[in-house]
Amino acid sequence: MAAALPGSEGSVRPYKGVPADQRIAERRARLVQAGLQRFGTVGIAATRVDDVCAEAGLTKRYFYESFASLDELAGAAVDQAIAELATVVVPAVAEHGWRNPRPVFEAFASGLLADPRTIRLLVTEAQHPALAAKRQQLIELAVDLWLEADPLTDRAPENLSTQRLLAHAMAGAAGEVALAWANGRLDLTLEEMIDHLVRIFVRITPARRYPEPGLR
Amino acid sequence: MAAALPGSEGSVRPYKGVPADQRIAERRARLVQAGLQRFGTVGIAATRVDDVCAEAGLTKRYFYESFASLDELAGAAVDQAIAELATVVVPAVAEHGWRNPRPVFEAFASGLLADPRTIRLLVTEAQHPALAAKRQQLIELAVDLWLEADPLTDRAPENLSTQRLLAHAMAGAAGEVALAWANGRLDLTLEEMIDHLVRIFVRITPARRYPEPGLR
DNA sequence: AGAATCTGACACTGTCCAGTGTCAACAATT
DNA sequence: AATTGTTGACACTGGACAGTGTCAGATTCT
Repeated sequence: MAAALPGSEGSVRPYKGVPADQRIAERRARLVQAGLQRFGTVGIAATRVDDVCAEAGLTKRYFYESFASLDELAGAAVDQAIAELATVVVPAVAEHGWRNPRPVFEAFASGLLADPRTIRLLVTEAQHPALAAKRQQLIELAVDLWLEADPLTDRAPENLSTQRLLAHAMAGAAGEVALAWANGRLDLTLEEMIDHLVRIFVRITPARRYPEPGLR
Repeated sequence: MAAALPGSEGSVRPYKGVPADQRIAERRARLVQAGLQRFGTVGIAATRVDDVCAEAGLTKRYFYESFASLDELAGAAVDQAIAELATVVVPAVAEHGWRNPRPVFEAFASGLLADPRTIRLLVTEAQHPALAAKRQQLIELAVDLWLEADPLTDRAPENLSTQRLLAHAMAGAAGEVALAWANGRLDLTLEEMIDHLVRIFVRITPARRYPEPGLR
């Protein structure tokens, strides 16, 4: 009855009380966490498989149990970071829309700016060739979030190209500011930074969506 | 009289009519050019010493004649790109100041946007660990250019932190937009893009510096 | 012409590291 | 208690590539 050979990927039995799939999932989670740590500090290029394993307190065997390569782990780490960010930002947009962008940027800040490692992962490291697609996906998510939400707004989208350009501009601005902040090159509190990002957003965004008066 | 040993770095004699230092300089220039080509397309991480040499039509020997490592070549390539950009942008700022930003952005566009490889080199690849300092230097150059020029402007710089944040935001926006454009994700002409960047700049920038009327 | 140097092609060595295999101790199942 | 799956430590192999060395042919100088 097909005894599991040494090499075969069979993990079936409970061990120390925990069922197999849960053990695997836990190990995978630890690796992703370790990846976030290394990628977000020394960067992907300077990270070795053994580094991640040491960080996670596991051995290579379990690395290859869940991932085929470092790039794949990096992808998983980015996916997780994006998912977490979306978890807080999407509801904020749904609830407040873009007429009142401050809560949205507060959500953005709590999800991203709170952890410098995440910032570096999503802004800097996501430029890594194997992750370019995910970076793109993140920006497209921002575009969609902006364009699709709040469809009853009195905005005439001029043309779509312009909207897309503005989304890229805003994403680039927010990313670069966040990065500079994470690297300690901006002497501002988180609150001040949010204020500035909101203001930038309001100013960049096509004018007539906002009554204009309140803006300084 | 100290005959040059095989390994010694002596190059003194003319060859094919060209003096030694000029030959060296030419080879170096070809390597930098080859570096720009590779770094700007496949990226630094995916580039090998032999790749650059093949691209330049030289052999390793001459690579190590001018550079100690790939990172050093990358640094030289970035330096050159920054220098070329500064060559066109700085005079434009000096001549027109920031009250009339369009010529400045046109200069920026002709120096950077004209070549997708340069965009990728300065926006994406400059995130490479060994190049982070130069990337920072580029942004600081933008900050200085903005703050120091046109000192008689009627602007009260609120506080310096804010100015720096805005400079980062503008740099990030311009970089991201340029990158998206270089990768064919923005369906706009160069002119249209310049228009948008100018408008973004004007809107981001503290309000009272611009009379406001002409804007849309 | 003969000596010295420059050039390009390519061989060679050493290092780093991904990916796989081995083994002994341990835990669950029968 | 015996068997089988599980774990961690570590050895092992092979490939890629940086950096250096060798050599033959071409060019310049005396």
